[in-house]
Amino acid sequence: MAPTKDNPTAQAGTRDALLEAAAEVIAEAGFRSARVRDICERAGANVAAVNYHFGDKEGLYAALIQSAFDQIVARFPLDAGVTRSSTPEERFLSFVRGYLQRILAAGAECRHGRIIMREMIEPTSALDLMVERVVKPTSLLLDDILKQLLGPSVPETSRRQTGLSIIGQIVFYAHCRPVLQRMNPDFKLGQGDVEPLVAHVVEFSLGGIRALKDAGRSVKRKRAPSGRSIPIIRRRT
Amino acid sequence: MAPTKDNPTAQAGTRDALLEAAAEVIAEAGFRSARVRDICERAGANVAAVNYHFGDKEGLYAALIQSAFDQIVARFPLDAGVTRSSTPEERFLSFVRGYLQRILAAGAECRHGRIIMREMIEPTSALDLMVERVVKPTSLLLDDILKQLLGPSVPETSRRQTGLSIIGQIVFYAHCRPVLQRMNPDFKLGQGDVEPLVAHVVEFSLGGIRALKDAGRSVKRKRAPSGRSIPIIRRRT
DNA sequence: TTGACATTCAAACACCTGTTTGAAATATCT
DNA sequence: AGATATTTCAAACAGGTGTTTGAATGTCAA
Repeated sequence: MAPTKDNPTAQAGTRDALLEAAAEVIAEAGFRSARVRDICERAGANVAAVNYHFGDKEGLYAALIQSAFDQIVARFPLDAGVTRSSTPEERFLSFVRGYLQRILAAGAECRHGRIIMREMIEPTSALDLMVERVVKPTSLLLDDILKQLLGPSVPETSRRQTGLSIIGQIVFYAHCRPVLQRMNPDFKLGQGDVEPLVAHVVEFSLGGIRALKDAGRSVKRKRAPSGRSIPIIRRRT
Repeated sequence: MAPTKDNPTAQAGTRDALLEAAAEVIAEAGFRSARVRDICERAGANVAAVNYHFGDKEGLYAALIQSAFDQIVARFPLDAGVTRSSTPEERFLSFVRGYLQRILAAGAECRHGRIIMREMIEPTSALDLMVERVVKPTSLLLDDILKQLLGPSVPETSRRQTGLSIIGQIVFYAHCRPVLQRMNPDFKLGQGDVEPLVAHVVEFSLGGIRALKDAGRSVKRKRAPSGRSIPIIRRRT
């Protein structure tokens, strides 16, 4: 029984080669800009191979992104080293580290993460699947951590915005990589040494969280104790 | 004297219409995905109009992005309402507000901002110009504000990362708009009401800045006074 | 009016890119 | 080995897209 197009378990060398090549090319150029001919050439296969094994270009992408979701969740969990007795700060640190590793891992390991990041910016038909499988779970986990860190005095709206502030800090390094490297070429991005970045994002964000928490408490009382409130300037028209 | 292709001051109706239409289409789809036929149709011009007035598609984009740089700097300055006597917090607030307005302004006003944001992610030949004209000045201004806010005890590396954390929070709303709107469709983005977002980003970031400042001071002494330092968990391999 | 120039237009062109095709090569099973 | 199914391949196809072309139209000064 030779492998069929619906039987990925068979020993299909070119099929796997196509997936690998597609991961490289698409991570670099994005789905739309990626050329089928480039993928096939890098895989050492004929131009018709994609359509034979996956139906069409979109089918190849579907298979690729499917495995990207699975692999990234397994390879870089967002709760690594977290137990029942972990503090919320420890949970938060693990979250930030896992997320940054997904994006900035060295070499081939970050391909899936970068493909997913691209999907955020330039959505394709896989967006719905990604939201369900990656974005929503991540968002729920972060919100759960923030509930612990912020406490009950901070309203849900502020907590959500805090989540966006944290995600924004992280994904920035993925999305704006071209500009970042042009601004400071000596800045090491993607060498796998994410720990300094992790430390900064965690420290900065915990400071922001503390400010919101203090402000939330001060609302329940009468005045803010010493935490500075935001200054008011006349608003632009 | 009729207008020539090198004389933009002449009363070229179709030329301006092309620029306006290009701003709409490119802000929506990006330079690469934008189709010349769509632009010409929306401008009520012939397909050959782009090549006649601007040489080629890239020439049109160059003219467009040039005016985008000028207009956005003039329309949404990052130091609005700031004087010599302004506090660093006021300067910071003005910076965040201006930047968010560039991205999330209502209707046609945010087109230029979104084109520039796209350039960050999907660079074209205009990237160098953008870095010089927009990114570097913005970066320098923010760094100057952060110097005041953080004080001399915080090292330059931390200050730079802080700048990235702030920019990341802001541009996140521009880059991930598709996912954001899918996650919570009731979240109003781009209606021009940026003030709640401004308040959050400022409050959160000032909290993070305070944490870094306290940590920096604690380095100069012996121990941190009460500010929590980042927890240490065993690092992932 | 006439000539010179700028502008518009429909049509065609040239190139890129995903896809299909039908035959050849290879593998698998009886 | 022979039969059958699977896979590969060069070539062509089909649609889209930026661009060019050459004629037609409009504009303005001499």
